[in-house]
Amino acid sequence: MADTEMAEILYELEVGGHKLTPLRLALIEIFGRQQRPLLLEELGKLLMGTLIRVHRATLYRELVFLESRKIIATVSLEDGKRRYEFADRDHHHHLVCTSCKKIEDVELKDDEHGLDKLVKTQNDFLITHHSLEFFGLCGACK
Amino acid sequence: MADTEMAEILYELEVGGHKLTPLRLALIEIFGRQQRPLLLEELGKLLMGTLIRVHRATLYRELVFLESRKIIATVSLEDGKRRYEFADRDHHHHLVCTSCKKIEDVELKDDEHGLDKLVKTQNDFLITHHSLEFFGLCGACK
DNA sequence: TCTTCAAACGCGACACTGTCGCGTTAGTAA
DNA sequence: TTACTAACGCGACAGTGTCGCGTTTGAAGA
Repeated sequence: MADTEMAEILYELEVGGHKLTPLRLALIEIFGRQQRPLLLEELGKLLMGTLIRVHRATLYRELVFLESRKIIATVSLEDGKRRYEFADRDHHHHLVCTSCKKIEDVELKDDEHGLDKLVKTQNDFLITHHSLEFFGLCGACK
Repeated sequence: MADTEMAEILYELEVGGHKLTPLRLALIEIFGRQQRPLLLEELGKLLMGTLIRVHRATLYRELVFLESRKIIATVSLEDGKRRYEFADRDHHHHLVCTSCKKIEDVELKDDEHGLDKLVKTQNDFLITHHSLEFFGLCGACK
């Protein structure tokens, strides 16, 4: 994450009357650095790397808060477990290795434009966004 | 679901030494009839329509069993809740209404062929399948 | 029809997850 | 330094999913 991006986020929080607490700063830093969706469990481990210890309820509340401010977004993959990732980024998709469970971000070639238009028109449906994940084997597991 | 399809499933179960219990038959019937992913909660309500009452653990075990036999598959949408749907069907995707939460199945136009090829090749990743969901507003909610 | 066997089941226990209310702490501005 | 309130810790709680174990029952054979 670029420093200016970080500064923007912090500025908006301050303007909104929100405190820059150690947990909040640490989470924004972690999400900015990790370019992949994180399980709550993984988040906990990364927090252990800092000196920050918080109650379960506090962490959940903070994630709900960060999501409400569009700083992070929730992602849902095939296993049904909720994951969180940094939100202020280009539209992208995920590659999930079915063997080692590693998740990478991936961008599509230009051809993606119009993906939403592929839907058969008989469905009287106004599409606003989509979610696309690819599953398979990563380089190490092939 | 076609009757022959149903007969095939039951035959394979018998050959595998598995019993055709009331719960199992009811679930296969329900999944065959409902052409959309079902929450555990919705499944419970549909079972109430039959005279079948089972313990929570039994239902979970049965779902795991049916999934292991590829009779049903789990689906995961944006809300992180696990859903189940009949598996023996053509490859398709979902339309999720963000307002009324209704979920429809949808097929793409021919252009879909090659979706897996859109992934930028620098990712040393062997793609086996993908999952694609569209979100927006259905006809009634627009 | 009766017997037999293992698949399937019910039940209770358990750990885990996510949320809530409430009293306390601490970041920020004055 | 003070005051305000966002954020926090804690305990309680309901919901979810799994496990072990003793019991029941579907299905095949006597």
